[in-house]
Amino acid sequence: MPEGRSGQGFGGESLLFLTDEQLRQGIEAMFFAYRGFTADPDRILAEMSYGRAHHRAIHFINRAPGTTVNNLLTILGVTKQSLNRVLRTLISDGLVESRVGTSDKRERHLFLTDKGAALEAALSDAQRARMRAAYKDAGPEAVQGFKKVLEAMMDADMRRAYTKLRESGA
Amino acid sequence: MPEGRSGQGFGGESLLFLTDEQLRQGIEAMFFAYRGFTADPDRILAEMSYGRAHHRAIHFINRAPGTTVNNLLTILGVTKQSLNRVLRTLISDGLVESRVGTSDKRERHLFLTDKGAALEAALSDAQRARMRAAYKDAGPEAVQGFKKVLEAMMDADMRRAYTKLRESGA
DNA sequence: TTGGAATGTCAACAACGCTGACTTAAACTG
DNA sequence: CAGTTTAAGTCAGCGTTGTTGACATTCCAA
Repeated sequence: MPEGRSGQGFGGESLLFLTDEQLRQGIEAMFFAYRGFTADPDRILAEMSYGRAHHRAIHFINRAPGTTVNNLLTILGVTKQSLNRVLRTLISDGLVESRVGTSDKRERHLFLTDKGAALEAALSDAQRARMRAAYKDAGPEAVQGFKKVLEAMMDADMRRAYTKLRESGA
Repeated sequence: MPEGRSGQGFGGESLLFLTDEQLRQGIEAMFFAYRGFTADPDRILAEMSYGRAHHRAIHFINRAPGTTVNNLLTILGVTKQSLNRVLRTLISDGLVESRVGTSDKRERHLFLTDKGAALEAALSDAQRARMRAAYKDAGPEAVQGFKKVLEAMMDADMRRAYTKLRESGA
């Protein structure tokens, strides 16, 4: 119904898609989708009494191996105290290794151990499976739009971080 | 670059858009975008020592006035104890009214007071402004795709809840 | 009238944000 | 070289929001 309405030929497309009702639908879609987005990793994490914060740290360490604590802090958008609590458990559980910097010895460079990489893979597989199914359902064109809107929704500095990661990953 | 790659003429579109790299980008986009999505209401809420849980309760009570506690529980996906704590503060602060059901007196029907509706409007305005800007940036076709992917990402029961809300709202 | 459903409450706990204060070590700077 | 800044870590305390478990109340329905 909303799709049929806005794609027709009477020029209503650019007028109708910004109604409060359309925006509210987008807000609720984000809310419900994010629940699905985190549901599968959450189940895995719960078994080992880890939480989302651990997942995020593991994800971005895997993403940028050797990253410093300060880098990670910026990307995650939390305080060092909050991150430190998570990192401490990950290091003492043998999932993350912290190496003193070579050029600047104040810095600690973070790496996943084999054990850490294994958990990362498990979490990642679960989350990707859901993503893959959603992408498949929606189709390639929808995926383009999905990313475009999400990118536009980010704060400017997070968009920069996201773009930077994206470039380094391809 | 990722857009150019997948939209070309050599039939790679349906093969390439499901690479792990593409999926990972989607995952990170969700993470960063959700931060932006909640940032503006969070700022308002912080001023009055409320949190996201209060926002969510207010949103869905506004969305479906007279809803029961059990309904709200299902939609929000939390325990009654967790919701109750939030509802108690909202009721005692005079933002939400709880009326005993007429046909079934065990049920409580929830409504926003004028004061509650005012806060809802403030939060909603902030969140819609960001959504509107993102929609405008991305364009109507992208918005179609955005919603399509999000919907596919939800758990089945949440998709049902979402669709139901969507129908009642238009 | 008895069982079960809906609601609410109390207590305890955990995850994960936050602020503030402080230390250590290294690097930079005048 | 002395003083400042920076990176990281730590301790203490607090708030929100989620969880379980136990229990009381109210009321519908078989």
